[in-house]
Amino acid sequence: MKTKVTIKDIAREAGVSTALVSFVMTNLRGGKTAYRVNKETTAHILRVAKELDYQPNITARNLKYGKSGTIGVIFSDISNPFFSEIARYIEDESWQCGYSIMFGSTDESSEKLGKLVDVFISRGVDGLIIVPCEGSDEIIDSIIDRNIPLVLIDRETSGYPGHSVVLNNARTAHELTCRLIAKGCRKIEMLSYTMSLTNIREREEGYRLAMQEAGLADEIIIGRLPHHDTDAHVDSIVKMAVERGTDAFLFATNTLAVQGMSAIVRNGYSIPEDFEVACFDRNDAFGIFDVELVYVDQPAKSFAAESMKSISELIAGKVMNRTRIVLEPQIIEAGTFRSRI
Amino acid sequence: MKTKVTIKDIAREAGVSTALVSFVMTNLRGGKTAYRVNKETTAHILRVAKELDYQPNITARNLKYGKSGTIGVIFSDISNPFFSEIARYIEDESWQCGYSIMFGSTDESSEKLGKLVDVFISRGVDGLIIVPCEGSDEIIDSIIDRNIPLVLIDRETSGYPGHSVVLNNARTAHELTCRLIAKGCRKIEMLSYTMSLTNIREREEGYRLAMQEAGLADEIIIGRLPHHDTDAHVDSIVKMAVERGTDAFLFATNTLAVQGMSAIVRNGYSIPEDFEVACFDRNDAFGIFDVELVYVDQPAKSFAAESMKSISELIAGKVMNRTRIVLEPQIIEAGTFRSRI
DNA sequence: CTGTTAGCGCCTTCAT
DNA sequence: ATGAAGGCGCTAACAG
Repeated sequence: MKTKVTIKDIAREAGVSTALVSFVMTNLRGGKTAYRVNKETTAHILRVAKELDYQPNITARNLKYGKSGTIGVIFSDISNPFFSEIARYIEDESWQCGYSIMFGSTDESSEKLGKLVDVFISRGVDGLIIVPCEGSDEIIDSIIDRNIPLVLIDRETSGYPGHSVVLNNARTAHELTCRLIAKGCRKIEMLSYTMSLTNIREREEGYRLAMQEAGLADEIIIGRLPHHDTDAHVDSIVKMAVERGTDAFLFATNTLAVQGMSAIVRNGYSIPEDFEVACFDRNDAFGIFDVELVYVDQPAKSFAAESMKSISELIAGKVMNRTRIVLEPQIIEAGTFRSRI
Repeated sequence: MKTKVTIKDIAREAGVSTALVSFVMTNLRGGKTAYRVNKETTAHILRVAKELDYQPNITARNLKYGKSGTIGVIFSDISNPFFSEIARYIEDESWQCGYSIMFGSTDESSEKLGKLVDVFISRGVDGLIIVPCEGSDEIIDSIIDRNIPLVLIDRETSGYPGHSVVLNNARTAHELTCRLIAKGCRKIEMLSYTMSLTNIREREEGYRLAMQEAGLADEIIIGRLPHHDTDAHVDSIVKMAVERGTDAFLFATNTLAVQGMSAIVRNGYSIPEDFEVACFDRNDAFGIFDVELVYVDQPAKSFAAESMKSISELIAGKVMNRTRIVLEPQIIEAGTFRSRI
């Protein structure tokens, strides 16, 4: 049972003061050997530190600096592939900046978001990266009031005055719809959520616009599902779609696409014979099965990189005017696949 | 711009000493109003604290206590669905215990694992939940030496004497293989990794045993792939399998299954006509496409619950003999699907 | 060049 | 019932 070794131990062992040890260690971190200090003393201190397997106590350093070197990241659900991919990239980025990340999931509940924010703040996070959910406006505002660096991603609250990183949702949905139209579809139905989230609404707008431009304004149908218990609803929507003569679906999210496509197949219909499909984000499935559909990949890496860049600049106190970064979809691709399985 | 308020501010404002404030706040946290302190003084202090919107500085408290209320969780890759699902459940559990979680990914690199461990420890995590990777034995040992609560999940290092939560890999692979055999397959080939991970090895053993029991010892073939750049290798393995007359594949992980099945389809073969398939973990794809295969679901929730239970008991200092929890697969299911798409 | 001093914010004896 | 003092580990500023 070794008790933790501190600079004090090193100082005693090396016969110098703790301050000197600290100085050497600090400047060592910079990479270059500590100038301004005797080479020999430096070497000696370093050697002792190695021997004792010294690990600096970051908590103490944080107390001193008034920072925690930690960033709180709050998604709706980290097990959602879209977010877990971003999480991974954020983790990689954080490595560069020397931050550690605490993750949390709201499950689209503003109540949970509130608790998460409180916990993270009292833990002293230096900044927050948040995917806001429905009804989270006051919470977001309070974070701003408290002067805590904040970056919203994927979605925004209404009238949000701060920094954010979002997809060009309207353009993406527009493009997706156009692809479907180009394939000859006319009765294109969009499946979306009842939740009022900015990204969802923008996607709906993009769809609307594309339909209008194509003279298909009368065919616009947007089915909105609750976030929970979607399966049953999806089934009935598919059935109604058949009656309506719908020939294509545009799914507002990947989750919705998975649920929707499952429902289509479950009810005995097939893709693309009965319905053409367009959706957001690639899915492992698209690699395994050669399904013919249109999808766009959201630039997960950019979401991560841009939000980390913004948040670290904010934390560093670099004066920043409001930065609203709008990402463009990276790939718009039509599956050109065989239907083997 | 409000500067942070500390107990000192409250003390001054309330005309008492910081010690009293601290005492009140601390005992307040316990739920009951501070006994041993004048009711009025207590109320007064509390009121001032509210007015000033006092938030205790957890960093300072951590420094004092030498604990952080934080647990470090290190996976190989949090964007892997299996792990992100566990991450989600761990997050839910942590909520109950009052811990916050820091996640990290090793990418199967022991070097990264080492860095992650150092960072987390120096950040003062109270405990570590780790998915060890190849070559991580010394790192794991050093954690034990340093007397830091540790729980390994999914895999173990060789000779690991501590606490862990793992799947009954051998039985699962055995069962999976038997299903394939029951379907009439004889030349069943297993696809695995070159990495020497306990879970992988155990799965191989389960496969071996099942094959031997069925008198198919001569048909045992285990193809081992490197963890990176697998795609090209998979292609050639599929081609060789065709030449060998292989009639089924058992994939050692879900990632491998996705890659393998993609390769099968990519090379013009189909499932289950050309190859029967068995694998670990459900995939969204299985819901969308009606593919016929055999798979088992690993109990992600149990992985999370059991590891959190162990780690919190360890942190709480409850004397625990070594606990090695072996989870059984929850579902063993044969896809009974149509092949519509 | 090297060492000392003085806290960061909090909590816990030990007096009063 | 309350306050004063010391210290957790580290570092910046200030002597020596």
